[in-house]
Amino acid sequence: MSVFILNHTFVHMKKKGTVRERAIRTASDLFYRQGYNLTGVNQIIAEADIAKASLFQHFPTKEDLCVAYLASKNEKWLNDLREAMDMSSSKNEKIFQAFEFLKRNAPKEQFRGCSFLNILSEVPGDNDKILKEVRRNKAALQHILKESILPDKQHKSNAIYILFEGAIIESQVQKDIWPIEEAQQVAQEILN
Amino acid sequence: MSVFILNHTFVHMKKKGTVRERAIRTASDLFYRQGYNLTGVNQIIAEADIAKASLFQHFPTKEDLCVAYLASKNEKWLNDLREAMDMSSSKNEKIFQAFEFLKRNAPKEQFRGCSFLNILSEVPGDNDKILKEVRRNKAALQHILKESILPDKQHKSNAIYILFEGAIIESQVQKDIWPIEEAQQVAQEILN
DNA sequence: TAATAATTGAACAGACTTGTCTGTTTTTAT
DNA sequence: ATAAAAACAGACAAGTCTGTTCAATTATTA
Repeated sequence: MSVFILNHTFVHMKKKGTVRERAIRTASDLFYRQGYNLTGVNQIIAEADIAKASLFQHFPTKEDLCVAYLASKNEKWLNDLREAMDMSSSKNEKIFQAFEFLKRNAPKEQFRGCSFLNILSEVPGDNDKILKEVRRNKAALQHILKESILPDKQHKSNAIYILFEGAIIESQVQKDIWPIEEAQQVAQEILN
Repeated sequence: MSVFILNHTFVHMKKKGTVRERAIRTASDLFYRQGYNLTGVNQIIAEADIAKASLFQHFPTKEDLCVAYLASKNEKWLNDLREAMDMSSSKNEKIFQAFEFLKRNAPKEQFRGCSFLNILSEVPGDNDKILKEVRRNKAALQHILKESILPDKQHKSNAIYILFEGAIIESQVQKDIWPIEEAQQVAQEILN
């Protein structure tokens, strides 16, 4: 436990979560904000308040920690997306809500774009473990979009998927939600 | 000049281009293949056959070299794209050819995606010099696409742009050209 | 040819990288 | 309470990173 001195009293801050959870939570934050290669394990253990030996006990390499980060982010992101889409009962409107989800999220995370695509650009192209995790997320996204499209328009599901991805990456470049709004509109036209 | 010994004879390999040109050419290759952060200046000077002092004479920091790399890539890429689109005289077909260009390029460069977007994911979000160079490329692309769209469909130009970007990033993820073909098809439908 | 400029190799600085190791302390389970 | 497991701090290894410095060499230009 970390000890702070406050009003001549020792205050012991209890740490929230297990070592493993704190490691992933801190790594998530830092990898996403600063990038994978620009975040050293020393910074991670300092901010997570973990001993270095403990970190490497749970994650033998930094890459293992990265995979865990992606897996955890995958779960959370997909859940949030599904939750947002479940606001609506109509299938077409679910797709609409998917883009609304992006519009809410992008500014909240300061237009840093997609965790998975960012990592993909940072690691060598032959890193199968990480590529696999990225693809797992994208395949799940494809599936979610597909099952929210009416049967007679199913063949358009990849088009919506590409619009979705284009919207994310361009909101990162432009640091604005207009690409998402544009993609959202096109998606509606395609589905009508 | 580097000296090789071949059949008991000294063979002087003349270096092609100025120090500056070689630096940018080599950095381009390595930054794109390995990523910016995973490419050290030592590797660059070794492969470009340049003294370290010479490199830092021309580019005071690695970041300056990166900006020069992006500027040079920008010029070349836009030229190639324009050339490909000029194959056709019909406006709608120019757009079609833009996607054909992507389909030819993506496998050639082993689905490594967009140089500019990759760099964007590697550097801190507040790096204005590099963000500016990325945006210069994307603004030029937007403009090229726009001027190849018939007057009555100009308002669709951003949609085409987002499809184009989505196609690039997804061909990188999927390591396949199907996202480009899909986007190409949607683009045609939008423009017809 | 003489003066100026560009390039070179190589050592060096100082900070940072991932990962290991040691011995101590704390937590958990029997 | 005792034994086993987990987490601890911190030094250490072995290397990488960007960038600087300097004297010697090569090219360019006047």
